[in-house]
Formats: sequence, structure tokens, C-alpha cells
Amino acid sequence: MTDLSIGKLATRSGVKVPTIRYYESIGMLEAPPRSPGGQRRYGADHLEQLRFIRHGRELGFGLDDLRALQDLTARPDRPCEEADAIARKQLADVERRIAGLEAVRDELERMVERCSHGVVDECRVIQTLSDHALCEGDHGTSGEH
Amino acid sequence: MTDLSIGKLATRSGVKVPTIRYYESIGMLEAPPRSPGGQRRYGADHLEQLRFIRHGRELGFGLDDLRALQDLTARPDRPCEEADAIARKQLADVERRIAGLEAVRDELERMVERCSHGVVDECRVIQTLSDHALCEGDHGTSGEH
DNA sequence: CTAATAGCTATAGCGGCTATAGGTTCAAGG
DNA sequence: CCTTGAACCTATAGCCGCTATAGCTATTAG
Repeated sequence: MTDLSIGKLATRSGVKVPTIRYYESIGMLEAPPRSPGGQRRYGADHLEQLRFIRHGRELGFGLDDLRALQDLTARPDRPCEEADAIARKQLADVERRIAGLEAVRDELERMVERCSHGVVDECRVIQTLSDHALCEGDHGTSGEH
Repeated sequence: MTDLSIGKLATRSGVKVPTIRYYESIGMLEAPPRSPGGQRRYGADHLEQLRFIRHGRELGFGLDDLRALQDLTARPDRPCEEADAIARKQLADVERRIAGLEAVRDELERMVERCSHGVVDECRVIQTLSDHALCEGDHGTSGEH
């Protein structure tokens, strides 16, 4: 179970090898001990830590948020208000992005549906891009990133 | 109407000054003539071009796609299949991202709802991040970026 | 004419990786 | 035991689409 090479750790965690090294370089992942030849040797704790990060990334958390959440994990008797606040902020952000993307999707659908499949000069796709007034939604108003 | 400074162009187009210079540097926006002192002087055509780019960016198109669409605009008698294809690809991409974000949103909602507002050790937020098995959806399966 | 504002170039940084080059170590097969 | 080839190492640059900084010059309003 222990003494995983970086490749094995990558396979087990679902995080790519260069990404693991990157996480170590920015202090996201604890630096492991090394083999006599200088190669990294990971334990079960690293695997757990990396899975935590991966899962957080899948949920769209930034690395700084995940660092804060990791720090909280290390103090299990503290109130979880901060963790809750970070998660709520993330949820709000995701909801905002969804709303933005839905406006964009609707606009793109209109563009594509109205394309007459003729020549560029009459193409609704090009026309819509050229003239924002042809839009019905307000996709530009709220950011989706 | 013509002979806009870069600041005026920025105001009228909604694109920031450094971004305009960036677009010029990567060949997205035609380089304008200069004043005797070397400052950029834009015309109505530049404003139109920049609004096209801005609108496309709001719809999530990459700069390379927008370049392709711009090139099509310059050949108005060509069939608009390519424009249509680019827009459809973009629509599909946006739909994929929405689906991914919706899975993420649902998971975050579950996390936040179940937070008992106690201590970190019992916090559902931290627990869920630590153990993917607590998730019900498959947010990690399809990418949302 | 002066002073504030706006412009200029060049360069570096953001997030979160990913790719490349050029070298070293490890592990399995013979 | 030795060879081979995969996996590992470091360092550095690049991706996208900007944004920020520093140190300078041009324009414009009063």
C-alpha cells in the first residue's frame, strides 16, 4: 500500500504525473521522502491528500480554497463555518456561471437555428456576431467565468 | 466618428485598452495608422471589428474561431457552412460545460445542505471532499471546461 | 505654457497545468 | 550479474486570454 512511485500514485489518484510534481512545487502536496536514487516515494497519506485535491478540483474549487480546506482538515475540532462559507461561495459561483452559460447557449441556439445555409453575407451566425442588437438575451451582462 | 484614440475606442467598444493592444499584437485586430507622435488612431471599421470580437468572446468563442469567422466575413459570397460548423461546435461545447457544471452544482448543494454547522471533523463539506464515494452524481466523468 | 491625463513599449505575471529536452534510476528478463 | 527499456529526475518554456507594472512621451484643457 505504501511506497508508491509517482507513476503508481498518478494511476491511483487520477492525477497526472507532471501535475503531482507541480502540486509539490507550489506547496499543495507534501513533499515525500526519496529513494536512494532520488525518486519520490509516496505513502497512503499522500494518496488521500491527492484525492482530496482532485475531488475539490472536479468541483471547481481553486487551489487556494483547497489549501484553506486542507488546513481545516488538520484542525478537526474547529467549527466548520469557514468550510461551509467556502463551499457556499463556490456554489454561488457555479450557479452564476451556469446562468451565464445558459444565456450564451440560448443565443447560440438562435444563431444556429436561423442560419439559412446560404452564403456568408446572409448568414445569421456572422450577422449576429457583427450586430449585438440582433441578440435577445443579455449574455454580456453577467460573467460566466 | 473616425480618428478615435485607443481610449475612445475602448469606451465605445467595451474592450479595455490593454486588451486592444494585445489583440493588435497577436494579429486579431488590424493595426491602425498613427498620429505624428506615434499614437494609434482608429476608424469606424476598427470599432466594428472590435465589437465583432467582443461579442464573439461573450459567446465563448476562442480567438482562433473568431479569426476564422472574421476571415469568412471578408468573403461574403462563400457558403456559410464553415461559420455554421464553428457555431455548432461552440454550442455543443457550451452545452457540455453546462451539464458538467450542473452536476457540480448538485453535488455542492448536497454538501452545503448537509453541513451540520458543527466542528470540522463532522463537517459534510470536508467529508465529501475526502471521500468521493459520498457523491451521488458523476461530476468527474465529463469535463466542464 | 503648464500640468494633468492619456498614450507608448517592453516585460512579467495570473491560474492550472502541459510539453519538451536532456539526463538518471529502477526493475524485470535473460 | 548484466542489460535494456520504461519510468523517473530537473529545468524551462508554453498554453489561453488577458492584466499589471515600470519608465517613458504625446496630447489636450485651462
